[in-house]
Amino acid sequence: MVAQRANVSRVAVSRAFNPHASLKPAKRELILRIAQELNYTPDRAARALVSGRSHLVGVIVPDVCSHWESQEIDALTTALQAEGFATLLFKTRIDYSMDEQLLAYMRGFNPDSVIAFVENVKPATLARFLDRAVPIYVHYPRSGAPEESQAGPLHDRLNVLHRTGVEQAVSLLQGYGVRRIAYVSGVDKSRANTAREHMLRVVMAERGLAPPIIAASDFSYDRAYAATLDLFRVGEGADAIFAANDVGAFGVIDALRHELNLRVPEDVKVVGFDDIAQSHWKSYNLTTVKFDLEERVRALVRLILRRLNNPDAPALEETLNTRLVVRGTVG
Amino acid sequence: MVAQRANVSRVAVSRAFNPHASLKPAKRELILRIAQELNYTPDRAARALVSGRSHLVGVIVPDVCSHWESQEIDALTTALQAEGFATLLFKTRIDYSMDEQLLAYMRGFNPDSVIAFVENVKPATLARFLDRAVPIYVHYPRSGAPEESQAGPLHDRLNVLHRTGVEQAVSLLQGYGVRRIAYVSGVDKSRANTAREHMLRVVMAERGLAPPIIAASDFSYDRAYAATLDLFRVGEGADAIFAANDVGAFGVIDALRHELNLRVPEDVKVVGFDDIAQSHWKSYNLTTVKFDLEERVRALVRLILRRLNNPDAPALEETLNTRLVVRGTVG
DNA sequence: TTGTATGCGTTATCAT
DNA sequence: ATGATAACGCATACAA
Repeated sequence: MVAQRANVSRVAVSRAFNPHASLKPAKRELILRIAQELNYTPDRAARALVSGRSHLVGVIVPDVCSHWESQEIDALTTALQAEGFATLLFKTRIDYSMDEQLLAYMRGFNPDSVIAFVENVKPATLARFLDRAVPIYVHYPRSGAPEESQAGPLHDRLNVLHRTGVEQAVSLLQGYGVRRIAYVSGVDKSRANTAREHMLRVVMAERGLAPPIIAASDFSYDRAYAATLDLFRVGEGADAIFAANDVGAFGVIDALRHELNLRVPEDVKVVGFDDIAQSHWKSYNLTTVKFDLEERVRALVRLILRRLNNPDAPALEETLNTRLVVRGTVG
Repeated sequence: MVAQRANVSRVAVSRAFNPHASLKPAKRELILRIAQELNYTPDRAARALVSGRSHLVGVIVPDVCSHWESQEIDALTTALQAEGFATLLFKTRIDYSMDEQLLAYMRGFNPDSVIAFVENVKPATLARFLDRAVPIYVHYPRSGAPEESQAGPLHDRLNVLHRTGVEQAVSLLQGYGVRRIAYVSGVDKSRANTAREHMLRVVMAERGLAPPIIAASDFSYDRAYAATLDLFRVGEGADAIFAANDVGAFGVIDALRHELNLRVPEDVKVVGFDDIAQSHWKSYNLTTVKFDLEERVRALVRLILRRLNNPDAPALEETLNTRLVVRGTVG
């Protein structure tokens, strides 16, 4: 800032960097040129102090290297960066809970918005720790259409509709004459897991199929692998297996092929959830219920920007659908 | 801050949150209790403005979902968080270059330190955009021992020694009578790639082996897959393949098994670099040159803290070694 | 130990 | 269109 004085006075510099401020074009150009020569950038901390906008978006995640999460963080960071925001990463414990200490810690950085890849934290808890920021919740409506918004602290919602993709998957399996379907679950109480299990149950019932056999797992490769062994060695086995996510499906496939000597898809068919980038790798080539990542990130960014442009708006919503991607593990 | 006035005066609150400030323990306790009740946290933006420390560590990465990167970011975030820092994520273009626009953008956030997962940016360029922050460079000494620090702008160094792991791998392969060894490369000019190729070349020469056949790739699954097909269909094939990273090795393995109908390890042996978490998955079960992630992150954090505690110190260094992890793709 | 005063770099308000 | 001044929330030097 001091450096600029060599040329003009002080607030002009501020205006030069704010496109909507009134300043003579020639002067603005001059200032920006000199700023570049001097490697000057406005200090965002100071700007945040007076404007109340940090241009920071907090992302809370239990495990950055989970495939889905890392891919979403990647796309999100790209999209946010294009809008002038930066991603602030926080790790919570692996058990999908959220401790208040972390929230207080994050609060100090004053994020403009917060996206939590964590499920069992109540809106009330989150709201208590966020002043201006309105949390975004991922919601899984049980029926086909979004439900009424309920009461409670203000929060925005991203609705993800599982029905379409699950219907397509069950229909496909049914076409192959599958009878016994198992579900290798995700983390027990997680919302994604319960939503997926519930939708599977509903769709199977509608189509006259017996309820799925539940094999408890936690979204990880290793536990899905072990759960599959149990299913066939201790339990009754299955003709087809839904895994709560793609990584779990990889564990299922490897257990079937490399430990149980069963063929996929001839002996057992496997369907995942997510459609992460690895799902097309030849060793798996997984048929899976796709959640479109790009679409999802765009929806999130829209929510953030709409909220920031209109802090007092009532609850905002965006809705996403799913669909089946057919590859080689069903057939 | 205003809220605290209900109880005591103003600066006492500031002191209460700075452990080394002098304040009567009882008063500090009282203030902290009330702060918690009122959900008060000191504003880091304001703190940064006066103290010159943002407690932000910038991480620049071309692709968050690369396996190694995501795992390193994960561990790094955990470690930094424990020290009171937060990870600020920036995405650069995928071509491993670094544009100055991004650097200027990042500079505005005033990170205390910057870790760049980007290779072809010169220290001089980086230094120009960082005021206080001293960049950390990952360096791959060509001999066994760290080299002399060269001149140029001040930067700290993390030395990674490839020799040990590569020697173990080549020795193992030689024991199996391997003759023709290929190297499926990483991104052409990247430092990690050239270091790995060079060390492989040196070690093989020392052991009387012909130079490796080079198959050009870019660290990705897909290009490694294609490069392997070329190697066997157009080129002369190989008895053993080094891939520049584990993900590339997965592509190599899948191409060999699923497209070329070759057995791994019976027909072709495969060795990767990194030892990412997926390398123990049964479909790959990869023998690989391990870079210990935890150790690496600890070294990085040490470098950051040492530099922050002593901003004017001369160039700092940490050194890491590698070793071979033997699994199922050599044997 | 504790309070008062000052300044960090920026934007907003009010003036010109 | 441009400049002066206050204010944002905090830490620090100094005084008490």
